[in-house]
Formats: sequence, structure tokens, C-alpha cells
Amino acid sequence: MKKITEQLKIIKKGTSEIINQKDLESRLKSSKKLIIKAGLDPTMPDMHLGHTVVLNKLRQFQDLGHEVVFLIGDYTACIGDPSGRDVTRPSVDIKTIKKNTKIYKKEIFKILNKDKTRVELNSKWLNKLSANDLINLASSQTVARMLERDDFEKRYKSNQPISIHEFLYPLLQAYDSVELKSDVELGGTDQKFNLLLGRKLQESNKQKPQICITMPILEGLDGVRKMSKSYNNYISISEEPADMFGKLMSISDELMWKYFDLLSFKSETDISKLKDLCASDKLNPRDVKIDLSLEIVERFHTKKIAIKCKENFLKRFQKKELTDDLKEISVKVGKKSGLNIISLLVDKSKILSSTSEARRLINQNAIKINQNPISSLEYDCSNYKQFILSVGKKRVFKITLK
RNA sequence: GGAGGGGUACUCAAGCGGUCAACGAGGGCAGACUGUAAAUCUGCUGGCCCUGCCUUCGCAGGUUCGAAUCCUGCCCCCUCCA
Repeated sequence: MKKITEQLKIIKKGTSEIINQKDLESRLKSSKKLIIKAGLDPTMPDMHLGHTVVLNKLRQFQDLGHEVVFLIGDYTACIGDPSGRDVTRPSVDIKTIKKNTKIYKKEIFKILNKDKTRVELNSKWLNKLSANDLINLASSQTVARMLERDDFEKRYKSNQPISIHEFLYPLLQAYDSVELKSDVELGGTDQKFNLLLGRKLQESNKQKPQICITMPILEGLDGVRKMSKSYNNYISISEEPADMFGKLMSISDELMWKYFDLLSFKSETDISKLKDLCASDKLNPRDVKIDLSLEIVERFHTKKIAIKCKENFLKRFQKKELTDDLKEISVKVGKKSGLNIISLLVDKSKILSSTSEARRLINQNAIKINQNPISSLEYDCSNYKQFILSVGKKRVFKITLK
């Protein structure tokens, strides 16, 4: 194991808060393997870059030789974490949860070391809690404390509904810590309350209270709200490489720096150097963003693929040329009647979902065949057997008629 | 249990008998420009057999030539009192 100071330096990098650091130091000094807990509710069918902020930190603990427990909140997913929310989460049915759990179990190993990770499902113990146990748990917290939470307070003050079961969520998450006897729990800053409650509950169960480490929340592509599938501002870690690259390139120059801080494995000094160079116009932020995109795409795919993405990106958007990674669609067409452009876009290829949308795009000069804009709603495309169909700048297809 | 307020398109939020497919903002999409799918500017943003027609304003009925707007019942949410 590395020296304590070195360990600390690695652990502290990028964190928002550590409660409390002295305790952490002394536990590291004991040179015991610490139990590091971090959890995720399987509410969505895939993980996104926001989740990897915590996963990256877990990975660092793992590399330092500690025992990492990845907790899948398959039970708590049914309740729905109210953290940072302004509305009650919709409940997720068991079938979906099971499916998602399976996916998560696989996806986390894009970051974590499979051989060194213990995966636990909290249904294992939460399913066994009796009403009595639950009431007991609930008695450890007061309503006033709950309403102190920022998210609940906001909802309460703005007359938004808060269901009782939402109060139970943090208690159950905290109980997980008791069950796992965790030394450290990681989470986003929005998890602070839940993490701290874990300490309380451990103490009342005669355990040493866990150390809570919070990580900053990663903003989504809009640069404003947290990255989340429900805001549709996310980059999934199982995203197609070209899309991943493109989405990363679409973030604003300002947001790019946050992504560097939370996602890049570059050192802090390297990042601030890049920042300075851009600020003094010695470096084009576009090129820096390309480097970031390369790094991230490589992490979830390969270096070769990442470079290909970059080439295609430049070709497509800088030189406005066609790339060779077009999606191919073959369309069956009758001999007699020809093929109307709208029918192709909507019925045959399902690229667009309504005729109205197709008409709009045509009127906006956004539909091109072999690079030539289509201006007529009645355009007949059956003159070529194969052609390139562009829908805006981002969607380009190779169409083959059969 | 009593009194009051409210449910409008992806979201927030106007409208309170006709000019409402519904102001405005955000988001999304597209175009221009560019150093990039940054920034900025402009347009579009329910559906369709598209100069017109059809369906939408919590749900179900009703009044009216005509309703998101009025009435009745139901469902849901919030506040205050108990």
C-alpha cells in the first residue's frame, strides 16, 4: 500500500467534501482494508458519464487496495430517491429494475476492476425488514430534520406534494451502510443528507460512523442541470462512439472545463495549463475539446475508434464532406409509383415520426439528396437506386432502394 | 370532517364565451455564420389526404350558433382550520 499522504492526495482529488478528513486519515493509518461503499439505483436502463464521476473515485480506492462494495439499490429504486428533485420520482416496476440491475452489473466494469469489486443488492436485507423494523428506523429521524433538507424544503414551501415514503428513502440508504459496515461512503453532493444519515444510524447501531465523501455533480450537455436521462442531457457510457464524440464536442467551451475536472484523468496542473493557453488565445478551445472527446471515447471504446471519430467529425463539420460511417438503410419500393420524399422519410425509413415534421424540414432546406437540397414536397426519389440522404447536418444515411 | 385555491402542449407559464392549435420563457429541431454539433443571429416546434380539415387545455356529461374559458358530477394536488 502507498503512503498515507499519497493515498490522501489521490482520494482528495476532485472531491467536494470529506466528512471528516481526520477520521479518514486515522483509518488509513490503521492500514486495514477499508470498506468503501457507493450505490446506484437501477432506475434507468443505462449509465451515463455523470455516474462515472463516483465510479472513477471508487476505482481509485480500489487501486489503493481497499475493498469496494458497489451497491445496487434494487429495493430503494422502488421508492425513488427524492434527492435534488422537485417532484416525486415515478416508481419503477420490478421487472424493469431486474433488467436494469443486470445491465449495471456489467457496465460498472467499464470503470471498476471486476476481480476486486463486491456487488451487493440491497433487496437482500431490505426485503427482510418488518413493519416493526421500519417503524424503528423511522423513529430515529424527525420531520423537522427532514424538512431542513433543501429539496424537501423547496417543495414544501412551494406547495409541492411530498409523499411519506420519500422520507423513508434516506433511512433505507443509511441502513445499507449499517448492513455493510462501511468505512467510507461515496456519493454526489446531492447525497450529502443521505450519507450523513448513514453515520447517525451506524452510531446508534454501535458502529463507527462512516466517512462521507461527496463528489461534485456533473452538469449535462445543457451546462445547467445535472446530467440525467430524464433531462435528456446525458451521454450514455454505452453510446455509439461517433455520437459520444459529437455530444462531447457540442458542450460549450465553458462547460468543457468542468468536464475536464470531473472526467479527465489528466492531472490538475495539466488542466490548468490548458486553461491558461486558451485564455491567452494560444490554443483553440476547439482543439482542447477534441482532446477531451478523444480521451473519453477511448475510455469506453478504443483508441483507434476514438481517432476515427475525430477524423470523421472534422471531415463532416469542418470540411463538410461525407464520411464513411453512414448508417445504411434499404427500402423496399414498388416498381410503378415512384417514391415520394415524405413517404421515404416517414413511412419507409422511419427516420422521422410525422409527415408534418418532414414537411417542415423540407421547407427549411434541411433535407438533401446527394448533397442537393430538396425543395419540393412532391420530390420523387426513385431515380437513383442508391443515394445519400441528409436530414439536417447530423443525420446522414445511405439509402438503397430495392 | 369544514373552508378556500388549483390541474393548459416536452417543461414552466398566460388565457377565463368567439380573432385559440392556444401569448411568453426554457428545451428540442433547422438555417445562417463560425474557430466546433462553442458563442451569436433567424425560423420552426399537435396531427393529416395541408391556402383546408381533424384531435388537444385533469376525466365524464351538459348549456350555447360557438367553450380551454359557463354549469353538474368524478379523479388528483395544495393551503388553512379541526
